[in-house]
Amino acid sequence: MTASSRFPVATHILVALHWNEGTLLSSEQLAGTVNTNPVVIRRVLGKLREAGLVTTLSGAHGGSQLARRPSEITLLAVYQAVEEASLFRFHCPDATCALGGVIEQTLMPIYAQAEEAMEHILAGITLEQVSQDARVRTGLKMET
Amino acid sequence: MTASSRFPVATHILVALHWNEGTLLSSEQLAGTVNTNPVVIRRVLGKLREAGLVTTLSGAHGGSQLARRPSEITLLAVYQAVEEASLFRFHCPDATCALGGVIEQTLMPIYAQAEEAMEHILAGITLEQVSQDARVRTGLKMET
DNA sequence: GCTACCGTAACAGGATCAGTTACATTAAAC
DNA sequence: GTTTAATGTAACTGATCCTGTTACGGTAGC
Repeated sequence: MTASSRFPVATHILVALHWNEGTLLSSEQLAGTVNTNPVVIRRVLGKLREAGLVTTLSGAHGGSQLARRPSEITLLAVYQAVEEASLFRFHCPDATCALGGVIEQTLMPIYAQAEEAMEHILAGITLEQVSQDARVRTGLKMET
Repeated sequence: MTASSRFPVATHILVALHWNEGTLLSSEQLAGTVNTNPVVIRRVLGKLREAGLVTTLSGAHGGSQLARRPSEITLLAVYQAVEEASLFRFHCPDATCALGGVIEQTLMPIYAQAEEAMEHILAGITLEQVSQDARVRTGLKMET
């Protein structure tokens, strides 16, 4: 099971935008803290924009900012914005076999239930909480 | 997020073994109902064997059978037997940046919690239940 | 010893992803 | 109006993972 790193990158971007509320961050600036290429950032920003989580201004001195309050953005919204595929996959059994003909229907609701449990956790965490937790951790780090 | 199909294949295999309790199924027979190559089956069987879920006899007329009672095999055990990687991945942020230095520690427990919620569902479902559900579905299918 | 299995290595093809370069477009600043 | 600094997007590469396949040595019943 190989996940992409889009979800953590997207979360990182959103926290960075929150920490710099009131200013526009360019994809180059974001690429700095995320430690990747500006194009990678723009690709993720594109998905976040489609999902209505950020807005972007083109042209010189453009950049992105949050489109909603951090308390109104759940990690589930972030997750669904950037990860399209389902958590589980199916194989293609022999439908003429008794078991092969029904195994998919048996597994489907189980997968849905497992996926929903995972998403329920993400739905209960807001960007504001993540942002606050990260801020606390930077403070702790300073003291050492 | 691209999952492998090993988990559904493994589940399919185990149900097939249960439905044929008392006999040994060869990788070729299993490949039939799963609709894939015997080598693919043997690879998955290898992981299930390492996890203590099946036993295999080599040589002529050999094959595999369940190593435990179906009521003692949870889907979580199956999942963990064949899917090694974690559900989520991390990126590699710029550690010299304030946010980049802490984002991973912030996200880690969240990911762990989400993953655990998913696994908790799988832990609550046994092979016996899956097997029974599939059997009921074949019966329903017969009637139509 | 033959036969029918197994385990495993090796390779090819496909998919996805991250990173990169390039280029046309856009809008503020001057 | 030109310059400038951003954007979005296409295209390509290299890496990784997965599935399918062939091949071959090992094993155990008959």
